Amino acid sequence: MIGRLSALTGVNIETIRYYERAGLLPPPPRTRGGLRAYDEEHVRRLTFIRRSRSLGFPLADIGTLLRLDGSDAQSCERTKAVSLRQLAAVRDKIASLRVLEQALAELTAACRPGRQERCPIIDALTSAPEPAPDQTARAATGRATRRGS
Amino acid sequence: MIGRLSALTGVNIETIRYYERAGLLPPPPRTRGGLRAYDEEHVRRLTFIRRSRSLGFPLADIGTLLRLDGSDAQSCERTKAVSLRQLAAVRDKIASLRVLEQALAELTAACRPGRQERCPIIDALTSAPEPAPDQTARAATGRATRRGS
DNA sequence: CTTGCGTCTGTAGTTGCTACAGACGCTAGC
DNA sequence: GCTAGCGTCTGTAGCAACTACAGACGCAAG
Repeated sequence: MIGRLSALTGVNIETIRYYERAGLLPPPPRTRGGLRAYDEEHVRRLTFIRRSRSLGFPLADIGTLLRLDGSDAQSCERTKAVSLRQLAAVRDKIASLRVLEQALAELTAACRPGRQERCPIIDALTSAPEPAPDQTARAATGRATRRGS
Repeated sequence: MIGRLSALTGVNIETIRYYERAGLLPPPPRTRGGLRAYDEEHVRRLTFIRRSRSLGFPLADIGTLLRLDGSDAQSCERTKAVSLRQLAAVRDKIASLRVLEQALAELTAACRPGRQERCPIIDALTSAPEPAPDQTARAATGRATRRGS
C-alpha cells in the first residue's frame, strides 16, 4: 500500500515513512498484518507536502501550512507570511550565490594553466583579500543562516 | 593554543577540531598536557580552508586543492577544473533558486488576504500544475543534486 | 594551592532524506 | 496446504558541515 502511495505521489517510500515520523503525514490505519493502509486524504496531503518541498519550504513550515489549511482570511494571511519569509530566504541565497559565482568566474577566467608561473586560484586562496568583516556568502555547500522565529 | 588559532583565522574552535578529524588540517604536536600546539603553517592552511569554504567548495574538494598546492602547470590545471565544477554547481543552484523565487513571487503577489474567498497559495499547493515530469528545482532547503565525480 | 579559564575527548543534535539488515505480510502458483 | 518471491515492517546508520554539550583535565596567576 505504501508502494502505491509512493507511485501516486512520486515520493520515495522511505521518505513517506520519514514524513510520518516527522509528524507531517498522519499515521494511517494498519492491516491485520501491520501494513500501512492509506486513503485519498493521504494522497492529497502528501501531494501538498511534495509541492511545498518543491518550493523549498522547510518541513517545519510545511507543518505550519498544513495546519493552516483552512480557508479563512487569517490562515490565508499566515500562509502568505510564511511564503514571504521563504521568498526572502530564497532571495538571500541567490544573492549569496551570485557573490560566489562572480568570484569563481573571475578566478577561473584568470587561470590559464601553462601560461603562468603561479596559479592565480591557489594564490587567491593562499593569500587573498578579506571581503569585509564577514557577513556575506554562505550557501553553496554551506548551510543556510538559521531563520529567526 | 587552539583558541589563538581560532582568533587568528576566524574559524570556530569546534570547527578546527572537526577539520582535523576530517583530515583537512594535519594533527599538530601536543604539549606535555595534551594541548594542541599550532604553528604558522597551520594558520596558513586553515586560512586556505576558510577561504575555500567561503567560495562554497565542499570539504572533499578542499582536500584535493590542498594536495594540489604545488605550483606546476598540472596542479594549476586540476585546480581550475575543480573550480569550474564548483562554478557550474553554483550556477545550477542559482538557476534552481530562480525558479523557486519566480513561483513564490507569483503566489505571494496573487494572495491578498481578506479579499479572496480562497487562498491562492494553499490552492496552488493543494491542486497545482505539475511542472514537467520533474527534473527542475531542488536547492532551497533541499539538498543539492550530487555531483558525479 | 586554589581559582578559573582554556582545552581535552566523546557523543549527540541539526536538515531532509537515503540505505541498509533482518524479520515479517501477502498473494500466486502448484 | 505450502512455498516462492515480492512488498513491507522496524530500527539503525550514513550523508554534509558543522555546532553544542558533558565531564574531565591543563595551566598560569595570585
